[in-house]
Amino acid sequence: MQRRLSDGEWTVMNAVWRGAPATAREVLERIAADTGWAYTTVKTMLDRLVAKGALTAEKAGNTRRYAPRITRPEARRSALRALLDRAFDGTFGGLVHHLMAEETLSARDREELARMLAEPQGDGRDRDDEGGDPAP
Amino acid sequence: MQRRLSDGEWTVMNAVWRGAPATAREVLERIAADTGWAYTTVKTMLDRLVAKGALTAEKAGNTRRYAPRITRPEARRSALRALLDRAFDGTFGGLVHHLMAEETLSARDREELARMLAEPQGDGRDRDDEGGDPAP
DNA sequence: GTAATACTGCTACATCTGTAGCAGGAAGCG
DNA sequence: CGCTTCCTGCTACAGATGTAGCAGTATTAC
Repeated sequence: MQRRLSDGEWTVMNAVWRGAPATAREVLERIAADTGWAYTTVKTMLDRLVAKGALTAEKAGNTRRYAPRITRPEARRSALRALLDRAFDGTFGGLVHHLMAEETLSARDREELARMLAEPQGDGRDRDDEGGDPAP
Repeated sequence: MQRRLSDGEWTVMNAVWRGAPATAREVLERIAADTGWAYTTVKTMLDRLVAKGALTAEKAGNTRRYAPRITRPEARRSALRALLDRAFDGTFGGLVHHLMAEETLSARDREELARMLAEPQGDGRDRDDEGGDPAP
């Protein structure tokens, strides 16, 4: 089904991607400072994410360990696509134009973009930070 | 108050930006093909957008004419910022990196980006498509 | 002027989201 | 072994969103 991730769900997913599998408590610890959420709130998010197919949950004793079923780049692609559709006429062009005219990029960003443009071609997929390590 | 725009609201705002002020019916006509919405659905969106402060509504006879109170670039900035926060660690760098590694830009986009990079500096704001013309 | 239309101001209602609480079983502490 | 903790599986509930319908009033076409 893979519906879109809500803001809160992104928060939790980001925490899980930072190191998976992770328990609810671990996730809470990672985001507590930023969100101030109650343990049960995190649990609800995790449950919903499992229901959405974004995470898997496996029992270890009486505790569940959650791991991503979708990679961060995948989720990012979807989110970016959704943004383009809703706000930039569905094309990268609109975003690029906006970046040019309305946003101020840092020197470092410019450098990276320049490097990208210099590279042979949009050689398509590349790797990025994937989910966490798969067991020691 | 300026809360974030929902998907449906973006659809309506995009239609209004295409030519303002616009009546509910005009908006409906512009988006009917894409959305298949009922007239009253558009009306609800417009009302909510006025409540959110994203549009103004002025009576002309017994009909209301809606006009944007926020520019498209402004809305885009907010939306982009929200996406960066939720999915790209809050920085352009994350997005740039993603674009480099995961997305394939068209030659035209590359060209535009290259031009942007070549330009003197992030000279800040520039114009873009603003709201519609403000009465003849 | 009437009848047919169009527009407006409410209301409605199922979902999805944010944000938990509670009860009951499993585990660890002494 | 009990008591204290911790985790889990439900349930809750208000506000946001998607998607309209309805009734009443203003306009328009005859």
